[in-house]
Amino acid sequence: MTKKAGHAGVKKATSPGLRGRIWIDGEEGTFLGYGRIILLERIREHGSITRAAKSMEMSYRHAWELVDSMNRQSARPFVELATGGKGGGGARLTTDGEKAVRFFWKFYGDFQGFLDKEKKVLDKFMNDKEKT
Amino acid sequence: MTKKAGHAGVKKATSPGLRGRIWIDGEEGTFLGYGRIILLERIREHGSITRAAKSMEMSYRHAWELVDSMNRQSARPFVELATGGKGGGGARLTTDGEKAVRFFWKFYGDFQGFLDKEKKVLDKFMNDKEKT
DNA sequence: TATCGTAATATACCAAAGGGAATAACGAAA
DNA sequence: TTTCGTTATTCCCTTTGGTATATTACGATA
Repeated sequence: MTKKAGHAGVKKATSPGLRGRIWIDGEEGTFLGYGRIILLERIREHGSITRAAKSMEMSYRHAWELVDSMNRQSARPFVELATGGKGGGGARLTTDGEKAVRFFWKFYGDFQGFLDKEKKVLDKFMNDKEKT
Repeated sequence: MTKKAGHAGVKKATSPGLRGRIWIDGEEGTFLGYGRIILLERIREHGSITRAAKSMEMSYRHAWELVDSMNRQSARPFVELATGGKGGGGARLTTDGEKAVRFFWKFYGDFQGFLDKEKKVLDKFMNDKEKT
């Protein structure tokens, strides 16, 4: 049995390791998180929720709900939706959406740095314990 | 309807805020996390899994599983269990358990500091966005 | 006006996690 | 040897988050 990762991109380690998740809360709960950011990037890449969802093995329904949630919680939408028209419509990342993506990755990078730093403390702690 | 907090101690904020969870992974997945640490403290306080679980509105079954998981994943058990005997038995935090608790709170405190620091970056970002 | 692939929405279904309750096992002390 | 409250274990139920599927709405373009 292959153990399924609990959350997008978060894999299991072989031995004691520091893990964490970070996100930004809005009025309705989660506003921005790792999975949502990936989704935004896929939308930018594919131009539609349908294909973006497919590309990351997410159901369209779930993807649409995430996009809707982000659009509702941000002052201006992150994703511009078009229904009907050429190609049946589509989805486009707005400049606000772009900014959100960039901001989150900065945040995320800082967090990874934090974890790396703390990892050393953990290793030291584990050594001390062994010696007891 | 009152929205239930997603996880122990993690409350909802009124406006955009940074949130996160950290934990330590072991061979079987989660090894140490916020809820497990609270549980260890309650066990130290009450001397039994039963009363510890009750004190934090957790089912005995769940609490036992968490304790068992921690004991299996640590070189030496964090909780010493006694079945039968005076008072029917009980649970006692070992010195390794004590150390784990202290270590986690240090880790946790650092993380809170990290979030506070990043919060300022977020606020700045939000202002910039408004001005656009 | 007919077409096309998408957004938008509703319904049914599924699986995992956890809760609750019931019961057996246990062993020191009276 | 009986008692006692706990650990240990099992079974069933509910909840929950998500998938799968089906249907409707849409509107630029040919």
